[in-house]
Amino acid sequence: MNNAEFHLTEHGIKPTAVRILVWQKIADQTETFTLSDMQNQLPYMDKSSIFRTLRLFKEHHLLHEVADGTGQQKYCVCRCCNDDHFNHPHFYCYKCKKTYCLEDIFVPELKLPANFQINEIEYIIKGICNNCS
Amino acid sequence: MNNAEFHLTEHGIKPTAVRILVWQKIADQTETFTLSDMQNQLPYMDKSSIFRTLRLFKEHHLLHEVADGTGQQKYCVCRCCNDDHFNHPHFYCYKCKKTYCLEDIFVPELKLPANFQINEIEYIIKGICNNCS
DNA sequence: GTTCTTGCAAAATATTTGCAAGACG
DNA sequence: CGTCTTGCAAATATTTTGCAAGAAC
Repeated sequence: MNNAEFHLTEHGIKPTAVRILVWQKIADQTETFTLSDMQNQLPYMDKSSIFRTLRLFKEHHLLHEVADGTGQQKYCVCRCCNDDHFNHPHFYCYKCKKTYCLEDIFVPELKLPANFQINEIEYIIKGICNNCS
Repeated sequence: MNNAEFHLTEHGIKPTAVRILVWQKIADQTETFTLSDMQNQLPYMDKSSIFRTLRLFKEHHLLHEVADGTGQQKYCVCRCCNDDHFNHPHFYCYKCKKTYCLEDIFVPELKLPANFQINEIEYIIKGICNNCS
């Protein structure tokens, strides 16, 4: 049993061929990615299979969804969600169009009026990244 | 010249019929809205006209775009952008599916590594709103 | 043999553009 | 006239589902 199989099993996902290959592609990503990124990287694999795999990963908290305003659904690998499902901030670069994970930085919280129940916070900074400036 | 005409003119937008009517629909909104919301509220108006109008408003900083992860582009009226274009936080409610503007609350900022140029910040809290809890 | 997984095709949803007619100045 | 605006139709982009064949157990 390789790393991918182990990781999937550990999270209650049966490690099928498709799932292992998808996970191997994304496990080390430090940027977010889209469904079509995955299609490009796994051209022999059907998009609906990839779609359903990403959905499954998300449901099992292996991935976060990131809405960065590009209109395409982005995903990023979750490495922080043992306790809660709060996410790290993201940085979207206008120039290279990539959305990076800022894994070492905490999302600052704020006080809401009573009776708001907070489940998730998304914090996205937009500008020019260090590579492009 | 009515309020809408004045506001548009003031922002360098020629106040045409379509633009005035769209602005009148959205000027007082405290929630975000989508293109199709507008289509529903202005059924006699063509969707591409509304689309181009919203795009124009956005370019002239009358609107913000809000990515709340629903897959649909949301917009909200800008009431804070005289100095910079930093946005207020938003609250997306899983139950009523609405995204509210938290206009009185400031987005907390955070320190980024050097060479990141910050232009915008989006802060979206997801959970159950005060009406639904 | 029953359930789960996958690929193919197609539907559903959303956004965006081309173009021509009309409005505006 | 020349430019801007609008509506209609259509293209594009993206996500999502139905279904049947095959794999897994």
